[in-house]
Amino acid sequence: MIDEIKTVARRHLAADGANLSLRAVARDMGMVSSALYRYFPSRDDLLTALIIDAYNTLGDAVEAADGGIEERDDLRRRWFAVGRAIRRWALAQPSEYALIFGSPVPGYQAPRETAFAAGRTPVVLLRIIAGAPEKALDTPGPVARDLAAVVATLDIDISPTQLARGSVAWIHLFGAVSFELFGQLNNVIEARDEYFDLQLDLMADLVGLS
Amino acid sequence: MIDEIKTVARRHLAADGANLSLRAVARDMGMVSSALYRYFPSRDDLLTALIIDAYNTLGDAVEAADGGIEERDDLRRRWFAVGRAIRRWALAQPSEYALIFGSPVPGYQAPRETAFAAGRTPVVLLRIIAGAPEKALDTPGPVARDLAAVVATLDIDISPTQLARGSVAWIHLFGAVSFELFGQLNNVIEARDEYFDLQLDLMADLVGLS
DNA sequence: TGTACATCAGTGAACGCGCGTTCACTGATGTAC
DNA sequence: TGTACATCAGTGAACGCGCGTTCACTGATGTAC
Repeated sequence: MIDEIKTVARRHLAADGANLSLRAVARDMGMVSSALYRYFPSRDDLLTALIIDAYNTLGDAVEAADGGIEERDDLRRRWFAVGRAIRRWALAQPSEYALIFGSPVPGYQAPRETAFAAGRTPVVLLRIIAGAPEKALDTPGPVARDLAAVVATLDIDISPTQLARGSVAWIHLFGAVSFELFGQLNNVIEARDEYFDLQLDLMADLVGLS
Repeated sequence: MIDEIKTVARRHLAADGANLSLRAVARDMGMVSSALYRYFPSRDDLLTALIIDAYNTLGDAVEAADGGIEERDDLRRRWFAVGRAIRRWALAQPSEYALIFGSPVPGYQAPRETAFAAGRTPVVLLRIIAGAPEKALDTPGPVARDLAAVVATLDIDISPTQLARGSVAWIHLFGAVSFELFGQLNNVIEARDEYFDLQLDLMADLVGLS
């Protein structure tokens, strides 16, 4: 039942953006709006559930894509598989992507519980990058300290330099997907797949994957 | 009067995100909501005006930042000035940034008139990049064709390769600002200025600015 | 096998609020003669 | 200098719609004796 509500809610997200309406969801299910309160204490809790689900299905897709590459040492290939999987997932459920990576929903504050699910995708990326050869980077002190703190919380054997390059690549990846998804490529680039691959290539160079 | 409405509307954008309410704006101005219809035929027209203004104030800031660099040949310095100006502008008016670069407002379709204002910022970036030394890049055919079409519409003497690298750097720049602004850096990187500069540096390398 | 009771999913009305937009209007200001 | 008229910014009531949330309730299903 909870699953059915979430499915319908996801359909509404797709149609109306983040303006998710409990009443509309209930209507679609042939129920009265108050009935949903048996399953979710409030609209924000439904939103939170959807956010966590989104992070998790993205995480699933990304882990599957990485796991699907037999040659574990071919880091560049794994990078491409993961990058493409992220984009494919985003294009397939744009509103869920916007929910987790788009402009924040007004008045909604994501609770702590989302953090773990949110971390799954970056972790896969960083595991790949951890295998890259060291490539010098002049990281300013304060940034180095922030990154060192991040390394400490991760169960990955990654150098500060790798993490610096990796986090930047991850941000570029996010940028590339968002730019396309939020319509900024419209009337400019039509060969979207190829353009994205071109960017993946440049990012792979940036992190030093061979 | 129109300006006052827009000013108040901007304040509301800042508070409530893109859920701009005509009634709330009117209330704030001590007017009745219907009075606004003397100035804007509909809520969407007000939104369009705000979007165009946002593009233009960003464009102003960016052009001023670039123009402020005396040594026109120091392309890397100009790149930094412009990149920082974009970020500074975004941090100063986050909701206006979200309006033009964030997830699309549900049900709102930006009219054609926004295109010119939207182009001002990328144009400044590309003028800088046009001066960079040629740096080879293997651009797939379809992408090369899309980029060639873009060059044709611009009044800039820029090579396809420079444009390819430049557009990618612009997307990364957008990604870096959005990532920070949309809260993805929270609890991860605190040294935001330095981290952003680090990214500008890597982008400048990418486009081959010396 | 049959009765009494508890559980609980879903109802329907209501509260109090929001919104965009239309429309006939008031009343002050400015213009023309 | 004074009167008649036009302009037009802003009003207020209304239409028809939306929303999240509460609350007492119905009525079917399952359980215990």
